[in-house]
Amino acid sequence: MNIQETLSNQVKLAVKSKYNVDLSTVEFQATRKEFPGDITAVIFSMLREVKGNPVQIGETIGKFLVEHVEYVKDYNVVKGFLNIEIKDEVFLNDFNAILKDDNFGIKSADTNGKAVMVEYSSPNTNKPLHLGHIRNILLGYSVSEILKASGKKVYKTQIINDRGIHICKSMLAWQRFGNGDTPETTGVKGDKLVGDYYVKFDQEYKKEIQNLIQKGNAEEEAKKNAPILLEAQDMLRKWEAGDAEVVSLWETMNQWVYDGFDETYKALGVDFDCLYYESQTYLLGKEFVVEGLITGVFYKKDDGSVWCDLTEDGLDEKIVQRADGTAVYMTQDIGTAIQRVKDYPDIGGMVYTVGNEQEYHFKVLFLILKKLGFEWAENLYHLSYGMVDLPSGKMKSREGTVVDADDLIHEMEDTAEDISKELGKLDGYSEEAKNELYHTIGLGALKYYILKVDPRKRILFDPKESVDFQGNTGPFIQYTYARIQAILRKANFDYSHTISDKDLHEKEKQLIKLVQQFPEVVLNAADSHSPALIANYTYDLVKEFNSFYQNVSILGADSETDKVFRVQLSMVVGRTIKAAFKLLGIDVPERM
RNA sequence: GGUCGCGUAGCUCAGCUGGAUAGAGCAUCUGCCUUCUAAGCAGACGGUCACAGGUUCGAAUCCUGUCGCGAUCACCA
Repeated sequence: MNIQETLSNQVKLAVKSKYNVDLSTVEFQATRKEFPGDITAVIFSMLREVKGNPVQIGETIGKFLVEHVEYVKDYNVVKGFLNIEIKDEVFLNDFNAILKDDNFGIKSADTNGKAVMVEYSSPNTNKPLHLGHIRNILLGYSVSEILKASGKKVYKTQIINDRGIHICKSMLAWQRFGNGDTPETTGVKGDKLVGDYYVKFDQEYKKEIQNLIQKGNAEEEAKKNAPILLEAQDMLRKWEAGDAEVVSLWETMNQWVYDGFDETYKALGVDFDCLYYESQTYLLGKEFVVEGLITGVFYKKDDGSVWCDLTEDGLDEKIVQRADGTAVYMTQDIGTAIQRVKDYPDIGGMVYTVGNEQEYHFKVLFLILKKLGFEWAENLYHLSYGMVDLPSGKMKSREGTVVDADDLIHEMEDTAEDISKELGKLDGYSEEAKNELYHTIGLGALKYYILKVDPRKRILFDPKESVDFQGNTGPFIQYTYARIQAILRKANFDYSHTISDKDLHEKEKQLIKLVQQFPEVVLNAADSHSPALIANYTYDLVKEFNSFYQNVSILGADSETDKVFRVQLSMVVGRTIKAAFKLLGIDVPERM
């Protein structure tokens, strides 16, 4: 039984014996810093059941607790708040248990339980990844790690949008203007090369439209009938028919893109357990349209198109198959979801990391899957996040206003290098080790910057004002970790024995309290699918540690007991920082 | 227009399952490196928590309305 439960029971006993009232619940909160005490019982909330003056009631309960609960040291009452002081030994005991647990706060996967599949990234194969993808990727990866730490088995996946008119546009432009260029011959990263031809297509398309308009066509007509567009559409038809030449080019160019993506994923330190390609899933789902028609979930209109009526659920009617029998996005997503559970039968739920512009789509998708009767459909979650906007507004790839993922990563590394050189603390590091460190710090800054914000909120990213390396930032937290490691390196004495009797310094107690919260923070973050909770917790912990570090001597402590305990405490804090940052996908350095 | 989300310090964000005097960082200003890494610490300055009502012992937090911003409401994905 933990402290709060014990106290809760004892408060109830006190109220029962002094006021003869059976209290239903007792509300606790952390005691505010300006008052002495560790945990506070809120008397106000009892007033409905216990009549009287809150201060008197608080006094009465406080007195009872000191007499009846061994580890209650003292109490004080402020207005309707009963602040309870807990003896140091309780914190020490708790700390010693944490010290022994190398994986404190991190649950191991429940192999018998249901797994959850997390989808993230899911790019189109016609252009490089940009800052918007970065938010998606970091969120999806981090939520996967957090879910794992909460005891779930997780499959990370993405669905790659590798087919359709967009990739045909790049292919066509390459055929016309590419002169046989490849990533090898040009030295251009594959996804960039393909992206360049996508832009080229658009330029050419616009020229042709202007041409047609000058010849007297209406703008709408011109947009529809530009020869290059018609040719791209023709290419798509050839692709769908399995035309060998088109398919071969498609495979080649997509491979260039995948090689490019892999480089970016590697730089970001993320990975996937399995991949799905639209070219393989876009036909899926149609058999369930048939099934849905039989069970009455769907109905057919006169023109042959199939619909799902969701008006009773407060939504609209939604098409699930075109009149010509082809699949729409929804059909495909239905099929893919079902296919995934076929592939991984232990899946009990899924998380889709997709921008908030698709909220309606997922609402509908989940509802349809429920109506089709899949039990796992009860556990589908759209991890919806806000867009990343620039000061100039939305990022538009065709207008060249995107912040390229690779460029951004390099800029972050360069900034980390500049600052490191300025501070000059890396004597004795090889060039290779230095570069690795710049990568760790640069990525730490970027990832923390993105993940500390509530996923729902949109992020305004100003490229001119670079991401901070001071204050509430990734590098600050990494720096604190490195400081702790320096202490551990210098602690050349045996600090393995248990300290069970010692007066705690206020800063020591605060740190223990924060460390104690870690497991709960992890579970909260998992429940709410929010890496931001982990980020903010880590920042609080680190801020408290730095205050401790700068105000209390660790290796120079007065007594042997304090010295040993403080090294142990530093070690546990360091371990917690590392574990928390792992959940955000951020590495920590030994030195910086 | 309907639906959903957001609106907290000059800027970027916490706090939102109701609790004490609304917290951090950046920016500005003051101190602190002959003692464990100053990417740090200690402090100052900075707020009609968009606005108006309501619920209650108590509201940034819950409810209603208004305003502002964004998303969405395709036989696109």
